[in-house]
Amino acid sequence: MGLSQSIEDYLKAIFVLQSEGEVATTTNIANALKVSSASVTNMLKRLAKMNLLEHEAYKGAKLTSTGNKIALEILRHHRLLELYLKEVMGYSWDEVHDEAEKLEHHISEQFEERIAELLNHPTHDPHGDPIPTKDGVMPAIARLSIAKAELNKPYIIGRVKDQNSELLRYLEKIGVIPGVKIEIVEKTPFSGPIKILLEDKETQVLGHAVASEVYLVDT
Amino acid sequence: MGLSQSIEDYLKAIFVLQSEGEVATTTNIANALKVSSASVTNMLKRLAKMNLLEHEAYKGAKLTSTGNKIALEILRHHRLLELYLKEVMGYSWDEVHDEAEKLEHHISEQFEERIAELLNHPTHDPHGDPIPTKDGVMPAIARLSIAKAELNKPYIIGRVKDQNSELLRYLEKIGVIPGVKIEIVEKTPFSGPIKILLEDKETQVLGHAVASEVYLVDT
DNA sequence: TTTGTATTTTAGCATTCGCTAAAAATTTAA
DNA sequence: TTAAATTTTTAGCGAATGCTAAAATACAAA
Repeated sequence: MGLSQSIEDYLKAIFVLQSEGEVATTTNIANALKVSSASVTNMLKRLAKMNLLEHEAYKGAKLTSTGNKIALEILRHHRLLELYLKEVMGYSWDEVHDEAEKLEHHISEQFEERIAELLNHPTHDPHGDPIPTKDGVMPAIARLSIAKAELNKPYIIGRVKDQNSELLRYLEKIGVIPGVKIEIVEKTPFSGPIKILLEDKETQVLGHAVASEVYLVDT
Repeated sequence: MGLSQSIEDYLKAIFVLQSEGEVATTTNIANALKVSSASVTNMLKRLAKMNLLEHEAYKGAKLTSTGNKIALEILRHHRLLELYLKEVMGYSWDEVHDEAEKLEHHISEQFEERIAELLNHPTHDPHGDPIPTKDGVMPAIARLSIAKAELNKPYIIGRVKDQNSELLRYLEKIGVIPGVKIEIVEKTPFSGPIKILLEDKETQVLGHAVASEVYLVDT
């Protein structure tokens, strides 16, 4: 009764696109999965037939509640695994994504429950991404990027994008880690660099691209 | 460069057959993998073409040294995982096999090394099966079954067959666990029951089928 | 040594999941 | 509003991996 890895990857990708406010078009999905758009069209048909999503030709896909539930389950696996790898197995936060990406499809319910227990039912992974609960409730996600945050207001770093190991290593080095207090000191126009002040640290200057991948929450 | 799960399963099955002294014939492999013999013939051709084994039609398969190495790697994954699941994650020994069976194909080198370290580079899994070393050396395996062991001689339980959860739960209940001292007190002819004496316990009577799945080593 | 049985292989087919190239539909822009 | 550009779908193909049924081979027994 298990779904293929491929199917799970599609559902997850579509979920993530939707939750970023984007429409899950053929091209979007193809880019996310690094697959041709023809392949996506094909798969969307199959998934629609399986009632995991609705697909109107040329209009993109929307997950059904079943599809949604499965996507959340995979995401839960992924994020629990990331945290487990970091906290229990001593991985660094730039290494956890790739390992979790493979394992998320192959652990049992029992394994999932076990690591959730060992980690004390955590709500967020090492990058600040929220971990859906067992019954499919997604905790709030930090959406306010540094680039868009207000000047001279106290925030806490809530989340950083987890895809790029290089970036993660850099952010860790300069102390940009979820949970840390932060204030935006200065912005420059035309998407220029942004000066920030971290707790107990001197100021740092971030490029706009970096600043767009770090998200804050109110204190 | 990764091999498919299917290929890894074939190599592992062939390795296990060979190490049990059996010839890896089409039928043997088909039974081990619960797959039709036609499918096996097919796969053997592919694997031969990949230089993972030699296959003479109608004569069975022999792993090449490359094939052997891969089989050992998978077996190492499997057995390390079994032990990890039991020791670190609190699985019972009848639960570990199935979970390990899936995960063995999907963990990275790093993961393998990490659990080996956390477990202090163990040599045997919870069922007493030897764990191949990283460079492909297989520790000795207990081959003397209770059914064939001598009377009134001190042994230690070295290994139990790990396939049958029912059996494992039963064995654990009566105290037949690797590491435990044991003596054969009485055998009955025609494959009848066997009376054993465990350390600190009263005697137990085992059916012949059970006695054939428990293996001993000298003290 | 022939014949019956068991094993193995061959042939042909199905599914999953990717691809490319061409056609169709949609969107954008002149 | 029509032409150009972009996106999506269709058509057809290919590898991996399974299957069944039929043919070939090997083994065992009479």
